[in-house]
Amino acid sequence: MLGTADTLGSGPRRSARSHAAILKAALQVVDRRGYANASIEEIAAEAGVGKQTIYRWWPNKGALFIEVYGRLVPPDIVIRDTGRIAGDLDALLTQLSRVYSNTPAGVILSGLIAEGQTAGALADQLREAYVVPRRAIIRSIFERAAVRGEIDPLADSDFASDLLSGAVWFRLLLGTHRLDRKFRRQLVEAVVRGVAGLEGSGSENTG
Amino acid sequence: MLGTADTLGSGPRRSARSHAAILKAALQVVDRRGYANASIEEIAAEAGVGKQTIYRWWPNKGALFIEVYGRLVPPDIVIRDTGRIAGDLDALLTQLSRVYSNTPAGVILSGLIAEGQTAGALADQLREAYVVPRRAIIRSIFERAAVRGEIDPLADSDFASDLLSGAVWFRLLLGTHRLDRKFRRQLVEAVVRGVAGLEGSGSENTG
Amino acid sequence: MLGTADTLGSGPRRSARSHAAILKAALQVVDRRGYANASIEEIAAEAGVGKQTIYRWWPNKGALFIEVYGRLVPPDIVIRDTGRIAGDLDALLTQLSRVYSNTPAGVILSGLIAEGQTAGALADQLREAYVVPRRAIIRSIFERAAVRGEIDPLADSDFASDLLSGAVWFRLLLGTHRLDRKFRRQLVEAVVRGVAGLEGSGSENTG
Amino acid sequence: MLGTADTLGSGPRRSARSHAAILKAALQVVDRRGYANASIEEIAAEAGVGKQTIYRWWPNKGALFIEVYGRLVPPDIVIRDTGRIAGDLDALLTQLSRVYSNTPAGVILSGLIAEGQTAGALADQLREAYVVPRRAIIRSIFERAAVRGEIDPLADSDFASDLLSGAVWFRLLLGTHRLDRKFRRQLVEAVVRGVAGLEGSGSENTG
DNA sequence: TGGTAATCGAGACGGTACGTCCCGTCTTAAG
DNA sequence: CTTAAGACGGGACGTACCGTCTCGATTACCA
Repeated sequence: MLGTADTLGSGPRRSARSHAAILKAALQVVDRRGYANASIEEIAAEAGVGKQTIYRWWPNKGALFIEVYGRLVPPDIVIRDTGRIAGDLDALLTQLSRVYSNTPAGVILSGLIAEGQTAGALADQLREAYVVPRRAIIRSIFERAAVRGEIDPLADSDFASDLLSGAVWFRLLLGTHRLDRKFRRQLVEAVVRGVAGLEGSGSENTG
Repeated sequence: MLGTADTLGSGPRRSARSHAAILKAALQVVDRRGYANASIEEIAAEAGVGKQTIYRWWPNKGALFIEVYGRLVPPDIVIRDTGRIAGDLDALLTQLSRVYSNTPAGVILSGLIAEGQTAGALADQLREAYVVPRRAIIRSIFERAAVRGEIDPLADSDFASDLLSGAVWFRLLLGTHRLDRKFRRQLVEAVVRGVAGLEGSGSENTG
Repeated sequence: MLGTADTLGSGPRRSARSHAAILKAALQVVDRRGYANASIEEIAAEAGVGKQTIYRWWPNKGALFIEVYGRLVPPDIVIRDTGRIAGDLDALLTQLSRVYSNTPAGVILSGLIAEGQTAGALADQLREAYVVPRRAIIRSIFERAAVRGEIDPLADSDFASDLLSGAVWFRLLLGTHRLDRKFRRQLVEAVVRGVAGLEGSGSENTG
Repeated sequence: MLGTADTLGSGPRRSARSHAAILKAALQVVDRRGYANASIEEIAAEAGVGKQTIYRWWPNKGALFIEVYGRLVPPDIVIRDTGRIAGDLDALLTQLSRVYSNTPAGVILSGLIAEGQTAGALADQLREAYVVPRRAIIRSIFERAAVRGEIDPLADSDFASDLLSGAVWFRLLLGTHRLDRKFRRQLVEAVVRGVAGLEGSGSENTG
């Protein structure tokens, strides 16, 4: 994986200082200029680093921002067990809202997706970095609910995950940049009733 | 609106030949290179047109591609009345699938969204060109269903529209570039049960 | 020839202002940094011009400096007739001394020669720009002297020219950067006696 | 002098293997790429040596190539006594021709001269390495001829040396890369008659 | 005979410049 | 007044080398 320290050879090793400075600078620049206008040149200057040091470790802008994105939205967030599927999903949405409202994660993600339409390799990395972990989280929420007997154990959690992710994107990238309480309630209900098959919405517990 | 024939003044008027050639060239170039790498320079050359002729009629790349997108996904598609909400939605999804599979509409849309994150004006035009007409279509489908007594007349069709749009994007931009029968059935059911409040899925009629 | 205005086509013409500014800047930069360290980047900046504008009109640094050199050492200097071959040659040397002492002509020429060792095309241009006109000047001096009956009409003026040029270079590039009176007298005598075949040196008239 | 074995310290001494490999690689690279494009990076790689090992022993490219040049054109060539000044000079020219035709000595020398125009220290080293020994050779030839009574003992051998060197350069760097028999005869005659003051040329013995 | 200190290969580092692409503006001559 | 053509000042690209630096391994003197 890119961004990991290498261990072999006798020469000098990767500079941790530079690595960190580049990630930080990338974040600042994308926040200031947007994804398409975030130039490697400016990131390097802001990090106090030669351009080559960026190109040495990341093949292109997309790869760099995949790593930046992964630091903003860590793929291993664990959602605490609220005892109800609706509560768990709402907790996830709240957490996502925090990240997307306070960081350029949305700007980065949409830039990566756009770039991924043409660059096939990037699209794969993106799926690995975004879709897979998100689906894993939803799967574990669904499994807890199934064990509890709250929902049908055969409910398609992957579809639920994509439905959730898509709706959140749509909201963040094209509409208001907030996931407010009403939206969260509607979305949780749509998933719970529309995918998990539950009849009562359970949204009274939410928020 | 941009892209419409003008009428006043002395001297020659806007060249319809050039206008058409530019839109066609833009489509070819974005298909060949992707959104970010589609340059005005190449579009002009491909259209056999001076660069200035493009800049005269569209303020920037985004505005040009808003128009291109509008030709690919006309905002006024009317969905025939199948007599069931599930059938209407499925018909819409089928139609969308056709467009996104056979044209660079998805490439353009994702590029526009990414650009819109930073360029506020573009985001507004994009909402106008994409969100508003899509919601109108779904609203009319929901209204027909309410008149029929099939669903609750108070169901939030705008939310349903965004849920649908988001799920379709997610599928097209990050996953398989096909909206297959299973996906369509799941999505229609999620909307019908999760938003419109219907109990029986109605998916037996679908596809 | 490079550096000459073109005449065909309907578009914009070469900017005379930029052309002049580039030549002037090139001269200043080569004077400040030497030939090898004179970068196109700095010349462009100093001229207030885009780099592309330089690359559009000259294929490389060598071609640019061939033109710069040609302006410093115009190939068509005419030496006034002093009535004696020794006087004519001395006048030429005096004139060369002035140019090489007051301008970076020597710096440029040595840079061009070094570059020409590898770039064959440049070597050809260099010969055309330097050797040919110099030989023409010496030939006319020799012809005047032969008409006068001062020297053998069969004397090899081309060899004389190369002998002169070589000696001047050697002096300017490796030794003192002055062509002093003694040197001029020695060199004129060497040419007059050693190539033109004259016995009396005639150097009494010189200086 | 640089490039000479060192003597003090406790650790390992300069690696003779590396030293030789660097000089050999420098020669190959300058032959392949020319002086300006001969990079320390490529020389190090070709020699199988770390860049630092080059920078440890030579302060810059010029210093390295001064040494390379000195190996190609050893400053202590002794010209056998042919019994005639013309013969001695012709023998020297023949020897020079061999070196400059079969090695990149000319490429290196012109590169060094160009670089020396700006780098003062290099110019001094260059004079030491090139002008001084060449003048010494010519001086000894002139002295033999004076002892023999062939020429005026007051003839300026340094000027003769520079005249010769300059003419040879001119021929090698700007013209044909050969010093042919006719050229050698003309040059020897110019020196013998034009500087040494001899009347009969003596060129019948030459070649 | 085991420290110890300079050398070696390798190559990462902060930089400068390269030559190219494209931006959005401007200029020209033709219609 | 529009058009095709394309030059212009400018910004960024991704690459090549610069000269310095750090790393672990090797070597050869000196205690």
